[in-house]
Amino acid sequence: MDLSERQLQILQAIITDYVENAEPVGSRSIAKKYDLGVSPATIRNEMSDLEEMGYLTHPHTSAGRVPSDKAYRLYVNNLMKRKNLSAKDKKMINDRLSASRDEFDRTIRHAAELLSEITQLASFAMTPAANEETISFIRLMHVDDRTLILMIVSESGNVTNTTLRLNCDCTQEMLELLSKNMTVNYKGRTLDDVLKSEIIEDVGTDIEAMNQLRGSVMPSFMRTLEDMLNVNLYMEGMTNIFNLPEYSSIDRARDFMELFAQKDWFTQKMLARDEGVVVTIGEENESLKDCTLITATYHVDGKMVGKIGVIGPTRMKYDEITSIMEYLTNNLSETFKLTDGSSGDGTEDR
Amino acid sequence: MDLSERQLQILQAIITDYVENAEPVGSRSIAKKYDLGVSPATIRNEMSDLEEMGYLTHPHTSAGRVPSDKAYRLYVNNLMKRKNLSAKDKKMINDRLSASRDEFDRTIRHAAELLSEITQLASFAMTPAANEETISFIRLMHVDDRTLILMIVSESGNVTNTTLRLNCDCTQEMLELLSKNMTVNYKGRTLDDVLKSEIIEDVGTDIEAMNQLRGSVMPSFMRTLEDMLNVNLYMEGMTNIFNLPEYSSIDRARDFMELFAQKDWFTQKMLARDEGVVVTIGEENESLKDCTLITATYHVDGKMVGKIGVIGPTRMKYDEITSIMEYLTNNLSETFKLTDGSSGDGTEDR
DNA sequence: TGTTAGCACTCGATGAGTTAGAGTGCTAAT
DNA sequence: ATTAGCACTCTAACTCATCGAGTGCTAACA
Repeated sequence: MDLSERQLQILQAIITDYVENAEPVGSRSIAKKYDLGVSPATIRNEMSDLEEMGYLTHPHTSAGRVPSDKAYRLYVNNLMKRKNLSAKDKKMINDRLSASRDEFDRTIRHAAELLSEITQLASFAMTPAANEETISFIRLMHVDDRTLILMIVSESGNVTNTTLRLNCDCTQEMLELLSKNMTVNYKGRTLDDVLKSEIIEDVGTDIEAMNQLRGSVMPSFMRTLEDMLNVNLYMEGMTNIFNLPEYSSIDRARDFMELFAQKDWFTQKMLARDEGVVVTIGEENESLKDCTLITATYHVDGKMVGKIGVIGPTRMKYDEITSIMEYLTNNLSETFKLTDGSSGDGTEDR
Repeated sequence: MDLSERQLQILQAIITDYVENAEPVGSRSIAKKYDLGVSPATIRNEMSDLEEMGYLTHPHTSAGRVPSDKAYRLYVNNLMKRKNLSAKDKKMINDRLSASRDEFDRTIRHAAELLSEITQLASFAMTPAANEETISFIRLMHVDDRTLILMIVSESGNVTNTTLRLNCDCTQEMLELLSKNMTVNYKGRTLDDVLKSEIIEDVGTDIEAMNQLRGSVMPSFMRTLEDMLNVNLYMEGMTNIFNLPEYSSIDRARDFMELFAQKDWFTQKMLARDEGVVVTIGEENESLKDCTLITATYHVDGKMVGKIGVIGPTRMKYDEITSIMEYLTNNLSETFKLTDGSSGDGTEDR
């Protein structure tokens, strides 16, 4: 059943007012503040209908109305309009992101900081998942007879390394041989693919020492690949939520904070979300049943996908926040476009 | 002015009781629970004296007494006895630390987790400061004509790398030459030393291309050195404090959480603390005026110093917690002793 | 002189009772 | 269909009385 134009107007007014003031909205204040040309009594009737349809709730008989998750959903899908960012916010984003342009992780973290500063909510940013990254080469470097550095380089320029201590001696030549062998085996394959595959036994030689070396190196190799898959998660502004009336009770605040203490769990949840700006409201979330979670994605080299997000009560400025996140992710994607090497000091760290 | 034996007994009883129950302690309950052989009236008189001397305070006239910072300080310095860890805690520490033995950062993080689980307070762990680490060698690896990997290896086996994009071409030979040159210049010097020193201009050649390459690489080299100096800080169990009556008000809880949102600031503070088990109580802390902070240090290769710490209200079980931290840091130092390479799967990641 | 019993006094916590005000829901008039 | 009017509901805020834990003082006691 569709809502009438007037019902939509009233609903929008209630949402606007409630988002602003965090207090149940009465018919009288709607009639006064928003010029709908009808009396409070009429609004009351409409409110009653809206409540019956599940768009509003009632904390108790003699209180005003509060928008339900369903109302916010309707608002986000149909009612709200993109907001233009204030010049101040735009400037802040541009300045702060470009200041950290040449260091990847720092830029991501700054994005999260910005997001929480502007929205005054809790926010996070994640580096892209590397599952689809492909291996470029593997190198084992001789440090001393029992120590070597294992280095894995991906085709997008990601480098990870580990220092290994062996309990058998190894020579420079052995390491070079094994490097070559591993590179031949794994070059061009994705990390995911390699991790799932059987460990290749063939070293291309049957010299006992080589096999022993391989046996020592492979477990660390796999573990290092796993490390490369780990996305970094930066959370910022968690304490902002203390300023919101929704979290004025210790229990609510505790629940909120505890959720984000489980970083691994949270990361998995966020990785599973779709690309683009995604809004999940209240009950739509598995946990966080009284929070809204908004995520957006940015791209690196036009390909890999990282995420930023905002977490707050369902009562939030959906229009502003989604606009900010869109602007911010566009900006990030632009920053991380494959460069032609003509910017800054001539170097670009990753 | 020294305290009499009986005053010490009473003070100790009050501290024990207050630490346990978080409520002002009255003379009657002391007389009942702790067999001091004197009546409540006598205890009242002593309490009054202790208050005059600054060891106790009074929330209001008709409430019991609460230990002051000064009382806790006396307790920590003179009264408390080391506690033996429970077999359960010992087992937990041994099991959980050895499970992550071969990955340095993970072990550190697990130590923080353990500490917060056992103490039910907020805790942290920091990797060692690398200021005194010395450089072993520097290598520049050719990826393609405009991309290279910069790798810095310290003598203790720490490796850091950065991928650089150049805006001029470079050849394999050029990179090898520069690697050698840089290694000769910096080998054996500490990171601190190198960072403070002037950038060396002499590349050992006056070929223009080499100078240009050097100019591109050096800023990233310095930045990467700075990265190596950064200690990692892991914080765990921040939400534990919500369970304490001290933080049942939102404002207190907020203040607490906000302090730890400033990780950089916190890291600096912690780095400045002395080695060994250090307890700072209430006003003794610059910030955190109503918290107690206990830190302890562990050693890596018997040399570099990392820290773990516990943060909670001044009302905490000083005897248990210091004992746990002593045990835990000893265990960590043992774990990170220079190995003879005969453990585990024959490899050891760092 | 140190210790103790006794007692008046203080002060926060608790709970009951009251009131004010915001807001609804219904009815009847427009 | 809309609206004015009004009775009704419910919470928040306030007051007031009571309770009880605990002190501090005094006087008696060993």
